[in-house]
Amino acid sequence: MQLDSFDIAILVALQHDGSITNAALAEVVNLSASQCSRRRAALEQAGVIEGYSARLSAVKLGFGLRAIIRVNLSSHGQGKESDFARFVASQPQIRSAFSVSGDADYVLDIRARDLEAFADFVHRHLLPHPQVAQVRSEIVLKTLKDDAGVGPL
Amino acid sequence: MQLDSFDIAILVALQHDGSITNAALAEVVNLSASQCSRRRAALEQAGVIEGYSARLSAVKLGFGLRAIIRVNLSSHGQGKESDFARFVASQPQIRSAFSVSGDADYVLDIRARDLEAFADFVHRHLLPHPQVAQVRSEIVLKTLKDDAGVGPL
DNA sequence: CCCAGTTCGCAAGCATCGTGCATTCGCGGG
DNA sequence: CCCGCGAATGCACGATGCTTGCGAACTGGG
Repeated sequence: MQLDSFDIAILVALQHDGSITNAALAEVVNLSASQCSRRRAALEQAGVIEGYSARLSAVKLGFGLRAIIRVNLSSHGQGKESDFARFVASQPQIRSAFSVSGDADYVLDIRARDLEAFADFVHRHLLPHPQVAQVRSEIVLKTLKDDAGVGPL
Repeated sequence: MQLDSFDIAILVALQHDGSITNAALAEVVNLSASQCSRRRAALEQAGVIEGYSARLSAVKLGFGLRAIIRVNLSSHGQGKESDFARFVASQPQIRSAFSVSGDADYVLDIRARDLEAFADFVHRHLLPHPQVAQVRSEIVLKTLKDDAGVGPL
């Protein structure tokens, strides 16, 4: 799918405010509301827009702590890694998980209520996992930026 | 604000699909549409729901590469760190940035078109920054999980 | 037992959405 | 230069979904 400048403007507006009305969108991008509606539908159909989400306040919901954890597995390169993937999927505290190249095997983005809950997670769930060999944590002190954005559109 | 199980259910549904209608929401949480509407409004008013965003496909928009970068600053603990914060804000390729405790000072979440664009960013923008002393990168090979979710609700 | 405060579902009025249709714009062939 | 075709656009209208007033139901305290 080929995107023109109107599409880009629509995407930028929508990723900033997903509940904007087509009429308001029309004013921003200088198009009629019906066209905005059609282009939105096309972008959703094409999979450029994967969906919409509510942004929830982590602090107000009692998740004050965030951490980035680098994990090294022991059974390196074995097919059993899907086991770790299942573990990741089963832990709701793991917000994101990436298999990475570098000196770590995985990078996890963790949420927890507080430092105690975080330590509990690491020592009671993560470290005891049979494949986990090493865990190195960085605890988030301050969030400078946390865009939902996808990149420099 | 005190949240009951209905509110939690609404939040879970909304963070999964922010464009769900109140009628559909009503079926999921076993409430009337009007109550869902009222509770949504209250949750937005209280700041529990910060807003809504469209989830865009990074791949379809040409941002195939993602990386986690740990950065160490040279002028450690000085007031001039706001300079680095301004740098972070000015770089659209930096999706998220956290000041962390651990052996690194900052952790960045980076998007780029490809490996070349990523290397260009690191060597032409990040490393030349006067305060940056050390940069260690982990390039994302595979995303196991990438919840917009805020934690185990 | 009664009353006040809160929460609930219903229904009506209203804003928003999305499709049909006629028009315009841009481009390539004659 | 003109014509014709297809894509894109704006308008209008029917349909859908939102929201607020209202009376009923529930709850806790006196």
